[in-house]
Amino acid sequence: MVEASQETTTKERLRQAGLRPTRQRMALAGLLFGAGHRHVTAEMLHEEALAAGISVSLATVYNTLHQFSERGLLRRLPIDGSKTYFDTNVSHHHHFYCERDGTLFDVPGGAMEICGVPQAPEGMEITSVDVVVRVRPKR
Amino acid sequence: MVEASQETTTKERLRQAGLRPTRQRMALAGLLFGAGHRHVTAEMLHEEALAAGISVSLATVYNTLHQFSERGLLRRLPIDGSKTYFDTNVSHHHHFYCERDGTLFDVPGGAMEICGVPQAPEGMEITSVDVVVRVRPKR
DNA sequence: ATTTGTGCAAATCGTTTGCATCTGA
DNA sequence: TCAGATGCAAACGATTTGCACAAAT
Repeated sequence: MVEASQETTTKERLRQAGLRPTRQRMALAGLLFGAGHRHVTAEMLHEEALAAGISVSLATVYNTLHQFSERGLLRRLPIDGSKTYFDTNVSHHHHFYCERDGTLFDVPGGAMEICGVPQAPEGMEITSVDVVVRVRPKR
Repeated sequence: MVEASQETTTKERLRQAGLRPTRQRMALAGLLFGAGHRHVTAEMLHEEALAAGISVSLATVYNTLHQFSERGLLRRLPIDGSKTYFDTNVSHHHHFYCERDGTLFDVPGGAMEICGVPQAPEGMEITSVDVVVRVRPKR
């Protein structure tokens, strides 16, 4: 009954977010929220879905990731680079980023904080403060 | 004589950086370093050059920006988004970024600092810590 | 029945590359 | 002379879009 109740929960979650629980969204939500926190790109999630036998187009993966982000189910990570990452951990935290292989890690909670956030320029308000710690393999 | 001496200085600067002072590089350096600190994209610099009557291809602008960055004349800004920005201020500082119109401002020096930089994951070393304060127009 | 979502392929955007030609030391 | 630079156009990778078709309420 575990799967069934999990499915019910996911369905409920989507509904509460104002999204119809379609086949594709249910499946992608399953992959995203099924086990611990994850950092994914559209490409990665698409491949994973295909590998899992879930037929879904890349365009739909993009749509879904954006819709989930808008509804607060995911956090869009504005790391640099060409690719966009999405984080299933929507709470406030920062990241290590390795340009070499494009991997992302969380900075352990509380290990690093910003001191003295400045006020935004005239007529602007702050929406977020993102810290990216760039790393590379030693030696 | 002001222009002449400035030109000499630029030429010298390029030479010291190990770059031949070609027509195009001299011209682009003039635009970049001629007046105060700037944040530019390849596109912006290219248009500016054309507007100034400097004939240069976009590919060369990209080449030049990258070469300047490698030699420490510019700082590549890994702000998010699709575009890459280059900063003529190579000293350590952080940025405000407005996604709405893609503008960048410096965070006033010393207004904000990182407390407790964590150690990098096993086998990795930190190359930089970048802070981006995202802002949007009020109301 | 009506609204909403999906898939596909083509289109877009910023950036890079291959290669023939030119230029500065 | 000749390594190094440049320009052009084609190639690229990630993302978006237009539109016909399918699925949810």
